[in-house]
Amino acid sequence: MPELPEVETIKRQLTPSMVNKRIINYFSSGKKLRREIPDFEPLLNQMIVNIYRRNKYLIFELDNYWLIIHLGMTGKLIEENLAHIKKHTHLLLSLSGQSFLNFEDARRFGSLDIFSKQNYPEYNSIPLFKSLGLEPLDKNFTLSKVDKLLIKKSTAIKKILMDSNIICGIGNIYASEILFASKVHPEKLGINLTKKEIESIYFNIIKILKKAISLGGSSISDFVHTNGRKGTMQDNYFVYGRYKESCKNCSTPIEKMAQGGRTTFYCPQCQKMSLNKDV
DNA sequence: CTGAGCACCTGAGGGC
DNA sequence: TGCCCTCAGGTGCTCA
Repeated sequence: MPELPEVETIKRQLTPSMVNKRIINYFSSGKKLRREIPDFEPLLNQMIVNIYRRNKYLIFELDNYWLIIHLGMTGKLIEENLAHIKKHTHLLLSLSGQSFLNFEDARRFGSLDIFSKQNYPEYNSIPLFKSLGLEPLDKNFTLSKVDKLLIKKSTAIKKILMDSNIICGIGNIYASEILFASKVHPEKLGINLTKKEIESIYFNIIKILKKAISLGGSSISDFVHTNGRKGTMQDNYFVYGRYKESCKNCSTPIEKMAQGGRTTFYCPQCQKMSLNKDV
C-alpha cells in the first residue's frame, strides 16, 4: 500500500503527538508478519525521542532502541484514546498521556523490528538500510547522481524507479505517474534514456512525491491517516488505475501492461517508445 | 546481470 | 447466500 508519500504523511502526523511519550505497556499478536516479530519487552518504559523515515520504513528512536515499522501493503498506524485490539492488530502500544498507537495489518506483509542503539548508534548502520539507494527528498538527491544511476542500467525504467536499492520510496503508483509526467515509455531501458528524459524523470520524482505528500498521500482501499481520515492524491492520478479511460492530455485510452508481476499504466500516445538515444 | 514467476497473506469485487 | 476467480500502494526468493 504505502509508498514514500503515505509513509511520510504518517511520520509527520505521529511526530508532534508521540515524541516525548513513554511506552508503558503493549499488546502483541505474536503472529508472524513478513518476518517473525521481536520480543517487545525491551520497549517498556522507553521514551519516544524522535521519528524518522527511510525508504518506506518508519523509524522510532527510543532511549535505547530503534523500533522499525514497515506497513507492507495494508499496514495502518492509528492513534486512539482507548486500548482497542482489533482483528488485525499486531502491536498496540500504550503510551503515557492515555494514548494508544495501534498497528494493524490485514495481509501481514509489513514488519516490526527492534535494534539496540548500542549496536547501531546511527539508524543508517542498521542492516535493513545498508543497501538502500538515494532518498528523493534529500539534499544529495541530485540530477547528476540520478543520471549516473539510470544511465548504466539495462533494465526497464519502470523497474528501475521501483528498485529501492537505486532510488527509495517509489512504488507501483508513483512509478507510473512519474513516467507519464515525464513522457517516457515504461519499458524504455535506462541505458537508452536521453539526457532530457532523465532530467524530466528527476524533476518529476520530486514534484510528484511532494505533491502527494501535500495531499496527505493516496487512499485507494486501505491507506488512512493516523486519525483514520483519507489522503486525496488518488483524485489526481493521470494514468494509475485509469485503464481504458481517456488520457487527460490527449484523450487516447490509457493502456496497461505487466512488468515484473505488477501492473503498469501508461498513455501509448504521450509515452511513445523513442528509440533514438540522442534527440 | 536480467526478468519472469511465485510465495508470503487477507479481503473486496465481479460473474454465475 | 455461496463459490470461484482476479486483483491489490511490497519485498525477496528461485530459476532460466
